[in-house]
Amino acid sequence: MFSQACKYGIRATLYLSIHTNEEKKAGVKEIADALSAPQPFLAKILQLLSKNNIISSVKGPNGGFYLNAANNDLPIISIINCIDGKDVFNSCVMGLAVCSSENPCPLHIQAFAYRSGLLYQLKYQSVREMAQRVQKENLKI
Amino acid sequence: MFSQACKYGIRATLYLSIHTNEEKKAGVKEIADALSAPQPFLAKILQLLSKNNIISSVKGPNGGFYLNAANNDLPIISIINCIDGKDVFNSCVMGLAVCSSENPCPLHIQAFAYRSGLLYQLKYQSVREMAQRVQKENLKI
DNA sequence: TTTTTAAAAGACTAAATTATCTTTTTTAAA
DNA sequence: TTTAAAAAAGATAATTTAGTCTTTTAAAAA
Repeated sequence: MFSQACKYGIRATLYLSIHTNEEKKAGVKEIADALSAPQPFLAKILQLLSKNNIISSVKGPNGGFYLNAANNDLPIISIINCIDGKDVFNSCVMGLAVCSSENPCPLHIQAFAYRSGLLYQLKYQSVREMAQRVQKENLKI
Repeated sequence: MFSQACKYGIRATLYLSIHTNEEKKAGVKEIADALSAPQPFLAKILQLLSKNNIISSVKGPNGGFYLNAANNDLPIISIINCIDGKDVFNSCVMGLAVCSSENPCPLHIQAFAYRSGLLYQLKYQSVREMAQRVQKENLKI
């Protein structure tokens, strides 16, 4: 469903929400180690997220990546939109060019239910909220 | 979610269920044209399905691909298992190596709930049943 | 001001997926 | 028995995704 880059992107953003703020930043190495992700690949992803203001960064000594309040307020879906684009939740599971409620593929209704449930979580849950849930419920990222 | 190969595989199998039987077979070209799929790529996929007894085929003049009764009775999921493997519905949406009810990722519950709805359709609906639904409800494949 | 640190940017490589092309085998019809 | 039709098999090519490496830029500390 999500690309590898997108998965790393979501996990890295949650990591930043939990472990950083304007005063305390994290470098690529720290994040890559924490997520068991390839460091240079993760760097690319973080740069993309930073360029699109999903996460924040500063260069130089004591620099690194972090989330500010605005970043923390963004819905999780914004990470996905940034990395995988907006079609992830719209494209037909069976690969039909046209597939809608009016012209459904044989799996349309079920797939739609599955995806809209997940989409709801991603649209209406902020990075901060999910990060808090991770801490409170001791979830893995 | 599914690979391109898998999508073509499902659609081709439904096409065969609707248009063929032991007496009336379809060649790759006919199927590829009907699905707007690349012919040589589709041929590969059909060969794989045939080798795994998901669909049937005969060589030579008047040969082609078709579904017999046993093929028609298989659940849709068998096509997916054959082409994409069994992990499609088990792997973590966030890419975690370990992700289960005991050790869930932040999206586990939602992903699990909605995936199992889709999985149910694929496990307990035979090729024949889905093909009949396609015809009755005038669905596109 | 110089040095060091860390992200940004860009070029490059590897692997997987998608797709194509060519040859071989099977089978039925001529 | 030969020919033709069609799948099977195998090699090759293109594209996308994943991942790496090198150089540049920015910023803080020495």
